[in-house]
Parts: sequence; structure tokens; C-alpha cells
Amino acid sequence: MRRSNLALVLRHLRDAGPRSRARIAVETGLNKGTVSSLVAELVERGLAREGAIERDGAVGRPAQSVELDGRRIGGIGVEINVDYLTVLVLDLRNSVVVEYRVALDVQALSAAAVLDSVTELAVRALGECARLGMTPIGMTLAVPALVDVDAGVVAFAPNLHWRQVEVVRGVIDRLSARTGVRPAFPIKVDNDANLAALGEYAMGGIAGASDLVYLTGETGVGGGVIVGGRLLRGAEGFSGEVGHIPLDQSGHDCGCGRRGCWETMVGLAGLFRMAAEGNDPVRDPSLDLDQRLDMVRGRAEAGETRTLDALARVGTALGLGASVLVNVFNPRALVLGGYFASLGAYLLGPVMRELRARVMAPDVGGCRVELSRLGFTAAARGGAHVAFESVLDDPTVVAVPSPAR
Amino acid sequence: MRRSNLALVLRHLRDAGPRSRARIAVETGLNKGTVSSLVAELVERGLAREGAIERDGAVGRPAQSVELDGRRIGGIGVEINVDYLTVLVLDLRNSVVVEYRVALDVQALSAAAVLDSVTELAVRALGECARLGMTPIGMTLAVPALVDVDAGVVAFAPNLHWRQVEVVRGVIDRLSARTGVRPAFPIKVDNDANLAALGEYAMGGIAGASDLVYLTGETGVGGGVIVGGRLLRGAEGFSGEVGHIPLDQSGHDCGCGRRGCWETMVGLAGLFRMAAEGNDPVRDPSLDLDQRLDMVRGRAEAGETRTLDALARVGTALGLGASVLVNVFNPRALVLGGYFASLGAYLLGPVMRELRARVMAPDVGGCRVELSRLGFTAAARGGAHVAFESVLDDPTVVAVPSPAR
DNA sequence: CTTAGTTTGTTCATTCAACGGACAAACTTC
DNA sequence: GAAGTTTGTCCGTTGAATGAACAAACTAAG
Repeated sequence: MRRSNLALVLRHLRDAGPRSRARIAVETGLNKGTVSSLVAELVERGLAREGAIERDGAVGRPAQSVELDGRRIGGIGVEINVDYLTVLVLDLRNSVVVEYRVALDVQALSAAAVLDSVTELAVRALGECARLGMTPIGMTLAVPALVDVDAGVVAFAPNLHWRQVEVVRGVIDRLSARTGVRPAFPIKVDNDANLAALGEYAMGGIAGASDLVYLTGETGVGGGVIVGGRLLRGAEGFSGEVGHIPLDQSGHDCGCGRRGCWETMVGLAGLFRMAAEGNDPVRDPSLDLDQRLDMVRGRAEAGETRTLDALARVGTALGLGASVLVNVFNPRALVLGGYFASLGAYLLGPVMRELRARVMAPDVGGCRVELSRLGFTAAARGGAHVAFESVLDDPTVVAVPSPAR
Repeated sequence: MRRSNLALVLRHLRDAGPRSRARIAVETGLNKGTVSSLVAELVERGLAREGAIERDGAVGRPAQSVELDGRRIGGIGVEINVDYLTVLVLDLRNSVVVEYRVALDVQALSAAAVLDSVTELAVRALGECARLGMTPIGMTLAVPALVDVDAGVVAFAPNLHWRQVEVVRGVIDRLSARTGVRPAFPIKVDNDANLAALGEYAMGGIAGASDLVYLTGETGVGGGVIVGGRLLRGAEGFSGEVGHIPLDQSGHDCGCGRRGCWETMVGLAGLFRMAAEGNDPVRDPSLDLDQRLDMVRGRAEAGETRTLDALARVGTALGLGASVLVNVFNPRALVLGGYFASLGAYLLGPVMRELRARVMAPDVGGCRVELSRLGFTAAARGGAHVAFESVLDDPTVVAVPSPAR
């Protein structure tokens, strides 16, 4: 009971912002005295603090504002992707406190070597946390893969060439070896699109939309879905496989062995194929992906017809597939991430046109289409954020600091 | 606190079956004394009762079994479909207590006339409840339509030719007029496939599978999805629109104005088109649907090639579309209802073949495919069942009967 | 047949935490 | 300067879960 009311007040403080005890009492339906006691405990645990005195000219005694104190605890998010690692620490207010990003050719390295690098960055981040007086409360790794979340194992990551990698155990062992103690916080792995969807939900442009579909354009198409404020995982954790919807039987061959899968139409390979001839540097697989994308963007900005045409076709195909998801989920928002976001200016028009034409519910079912503003940090942010769920559900997991010496 | 623990014990009793107080205490983590007190209150409210004394040869004092007492309260489910009405009363243990079914050409009648008939049947069902000493606890109407659940309004029901029908208000007004008092229980409307999905979840062959996709084959294809034990509704309640996934651009024209929608391939019209020539009675729209379906089944049983071929093609198309949903949701079960269930013997093979070929997760993601055993009562059962959710969430909504005179 | 051991379910004193009301503090308004 | 308002704390009351003790109803062993 105490726990759930502590959680209630803490969540309210986070969602509604700083406010007086009296106002919290009215808004949560709790008693004033109860709120005082709960706030005192939250302050003691370093999760809340008193802010300014609101002397705003209203009659009566001025209110002593109470606000979220994020600085005492940190959530750590790690993203392992094809050519980079990101480690990022968030405070309870979702501000980025620490961010490291290093280029790493993950495909060329063994999983063990990659986890070594991850550990390296994590140790640096933990050191920085300690310096700032932050207690790390949890760490989540985002991987573009089918992930067995409960076991902490990456089952299959085609783009990393990983199969059955015990990520959680690997990281725990390495951190223990490096620091001499087992990490005191929980460590998890999850699919990158899932975590990015959570990141968008928690701190993106449409934060708080409790039903949203996140699509990320990379080599393939990744999907993450929030339903009723909770991440859709499915019975075995394999949900969100949207890339292989068969939308064009006469289309191109897909890596999955079939024909005309959605990702052959809207994945990066599809874009490059449509945008340029075979000998064009845009289609040179030895070049850096970002570089090739930049070339596409440059040509589009210059008004090159073929490029614009390719983008329009990708946009139409994106809208076609998105309409399926919008019909099925009726989300409040559709968030486009990955390269869909960086080339969004050219895709949004066709996407909206398709959605308007194909979504059965009136006015696209009230669904807004947004470009991700979190860019490539969405997954790491989502990962860092999940650590806070445990605190938001039960604030007593944050220990009361031992009395001053 | 009291409420949530009452709910905890009641749910446990329903899900786990009859058992002693001591066992409930162990299994719920509550104190023995607390459980005694909670059970006493549940008995007082007529939701539980003492059963047999379990003298099963074990050492120690024999256990006094406690079981769910469903008989005191009833949930009412109504299904309004193209050519029939069903009204059905369920007790808390999901047994059918009363069931009425009448043929009604809903398309030919005004919405007002249909609601009159619904009221007629509901009054009969309420009378029967009273005779059995049952208190009606809620009533839900299932309609094949886009429904605004919060407003209690059918927004659009193409097959009934309804648009913006205030169903809930209409039924409340008519019941009030007929009985002289406003109904004391909440009345709701919802989409039929949604309610059927809930019915399958609560009492179908795979009851308790907290992630399931329900597909019903009728004129079109209806979809209902349970995610994490809760019905997927979407931001505006328009989720589950699966019939218009564009799977065959070269296909037939769809009523929605586009081409090659999934339901042109697997809806009844598609089946009849593939199974017979234009002048065949199977394609005579003036005949009864059930009759035409019986003809198809008869020919299939007789081994007629063209019919079997058509069923195989429908099965393949069904599996193709289902693979999209299984990839997106990764459900524990896919339940086929409507005509998919009655002709399931001929569809299951091709469906499974497609799923195995197209679902990315290993072994179809652990998804079982089941034919609905609730048949055409699934939606009404689901509707009757939703009334119990409020009791299961807060058992105090069932009043303590006033002391004996 | 008696005694010991086990399990069930109730009773009761204790404890935890929310609630309602009283009240002091700190303001504005008249 | 008095009256009115709003905030936040204090404190006695209340509702409900807990733990321990205990009676009841059995089995098992000698």
C-alpha cells in the first residue's frame, strides 16, 4: 500500500511536473497528511526535493513546490549496432548526463570482442556516475536482433552475425572482472526497435502517446509497438517482425528467401537500387552507409529527378505497409526513425497520402505521423529509461542513504 | 487494499479452481487469517461458497474446500448480426444459463426496430434471471461494426447498413420504458470480433492464452486481438481492421474501393466465387448464407475437385494474411472462427503450411492454430463475460444482500 | 486405545498506514 | 489591523493485514 502510493506520487510528479503537496493531494485523491509523509520519504530516498516557493500573488499561504530529483540515480542504455556502440546515462528526468559513441565494425569482430568494448565504455560511464554521485539503477543493451529477454540471450542477429550470444552473462562477468564486484543493478538485453519505441514513448516528440508504432529504416525495417502504454512483446518475445509483410509478389528477392517483402521496397537496399544505376557510388557496398545516405540527401536537395522519384516510391511503399499497421493497431502516433527520419522531408508526403487512402477509420484513425527527434539515440535512451520503470513501480528499491558519518 | 485483496482471492478461485483457505493463503502470499476474512466476505456477497470437505487421506485436519459461486450474478451478452440475434446469460463460472436465438433480417429493418427486438429478448432473459435468483451485473452488445465504445455508439456497420446509431442509449431507454425502471447494470456495445476474441480468451479451447489473435470468416474478415491478457483497442478503438491488408494487387475489387484486399481472397464472396460458376446456386445471393455454406461443405465432403481446390486456395490466402499477424503479434494462439471454423478441416492444412513458410520466428513463434469451439456464440459469450471484469476487479460492486426479513 | 504429530481455520493483540480534523504559518484583501 | 485563504504539519482514529496462539479434526505409530 505504502509502496503503491509512493509510486503514485512519484509518477504524478514526473508526468505532471513540479507542484505543491496540497495540489498533489487534490490531484491524486490522497490525504494532505499522507502526501506530506510520502513526499518526505521520497525526499529521503533522493527521488524528490523541495523547489522554489511559489509566491505567485494568489491569496493564502504560498506553496512550497516539490519536484522530481533525478540526479541521484542513473539509468544506463547501451546500443550495439552494425558500425557503432553508444553508451548513455539518463537521470530520472530523462536528461542525458553522459554519452559516449564509438565507431566499431561489429560484423568484423567476435561477439566476445564487442562485449569487451561495451564493458570498456560501461566502466567509463559508471566512473562518471560515481563522480557525479549517481547510483546506477539498471542497464539495458539494445541489439538489432531476435532477443530472448528473460534469458538475456541474443538468439539471432543477422546483421551482426550473432547467434545464441549470452549477452547479459557476458557483460556481468566482464564487469565483475573489471571492477572486482558483481554489478549491483539489473542488466538486460532487448531488441533495438522495441527499446527505441519505448524511448519515443518516454521522451520523444509524442511522449505519452500510450499507443504508438515505431518504424526504423535501416538495412531492413524494424518495428516496435507500444500498446496501452506497454511494450508489445508477444508470447515468446518475437513480436514486431514487420519487415516481411508480402506486399509485392512481383517484387524483388528478399534476404529471407521470399519475394516482395516490405523491406525490399523500403529498406536501404531498395532505396539505393531505385535511386541509382548499378555503377553509381551510391550503390557501392564498400562505402560507408552514412556517406551513401548523405549522397542521396544531397541529390534530393539539388532536385535530382531520379533521386526524388526513388524517394517518392519509397514513401509510397512505406505508407502502404504503414497503413496495414495503422489499420491493425490504430495507434495515436506513427513514429519514423532511422533513415526514415533523416530523409523524412521527402517521405512524409507520400506516406500521408497512402495512409489517408488506405486507413479504414475516419481521419487515419486519429493517428499522427512524426519523425523521430531522438535520431540514433532512441534505442539507447529507451534502454536507459527501462531501468526507471522499477523505481517508478516501487520507489523503495532506491535505498535510503546511510546516515551521515 | 481490501478491494484488491478480495479481487485477488476471487480471481485465484476462478483461475485455479476450488481449494482450501490454507492453500489460497500459501498461493496468494496472504495471511491465513486474512484469507479467512476475505473468503467470509466473498461468501456473504454470494460470490463464493463452501464446498465439500476434502477427506483425501492426507495427514492433518481435512480441508474445507472453497469454490466460486457463480449462480448469484449473471452477465448478459447480445449479438446483433446480419440475419440473427442472440441473447445469452452466463454465470460467473462461464456456464450458459439462458440462450435465445432468433432469425432476423437486420438489413431490411430500421435500427430502431432491431433494438426493439433486442429489448424484447433482453426482457425475457432478465425475467429468467429473476426467476433463477440471479442479479444481472452487466450487458454487452456485440455488433459487426466500428464502435465508439466510450460513447456507446455504432459509428458504422456496413453489413447492417447502420451509421451513427446510439445503441446504448436506445437499449437503456427501451428497457426503462418496458420495465418502468432504468436498468441497474451497465450496458455497453463493442465490436463483435473483439468480444469473440475475449470469449475465446475466457472460455475457448485455448482459454488463458494471454496473447491471441482471433479471426472470423464472414462476409469479410473480422479480427480481435488479445495482448497480455487485455483486448487491443487502439487509441480510438478502431484497431483490428485486418480485412483490407493489400495482399494481391492484381486481385479482385473490394467493397472498400481498392483491389486485392485480403478479404476478397478469404471472405465468403471470395470462397463462393472460387468454388462455383456464376449460375451455380452456391453463388445465388438470394439464398440463405448458411444454406450456401452447407452446399460447399457437402461438395467438399463428396470430394468435388473444384470445391476442394477453392478451399485450398482460401486456406493458402488465409495463411498468407495470418502470417502477417503472427509476425507482428507473435501470439500464443491463432483462433479461427465464423466459417473458418466450420470449414476448418479443409483450411487448416494450407494455413499451417503458409505459416510455417512465412513466420520468421522459429517454429511459428510457438503459435498454435485452433478452430473456435464456441462457434457463433463466441461474441455473445465474450460480451456476457466482460460484465464480470468489473466484479473480478472489485468484488464489492456486488451488494451484500439485505438481511432476511 | 492412546499418544504424538500434522494440517486447517479462527481468534486476538499488534502494527502499519491512510484519513479527518485541528492548527500554526504565511500570505492577500479589505 | 482584522478577516479570509491556502499550505503544510500534527495527532488521534480507523481499517485492514500480520503473526502467534490455539482449538478442531484428522493420520500414524506403538
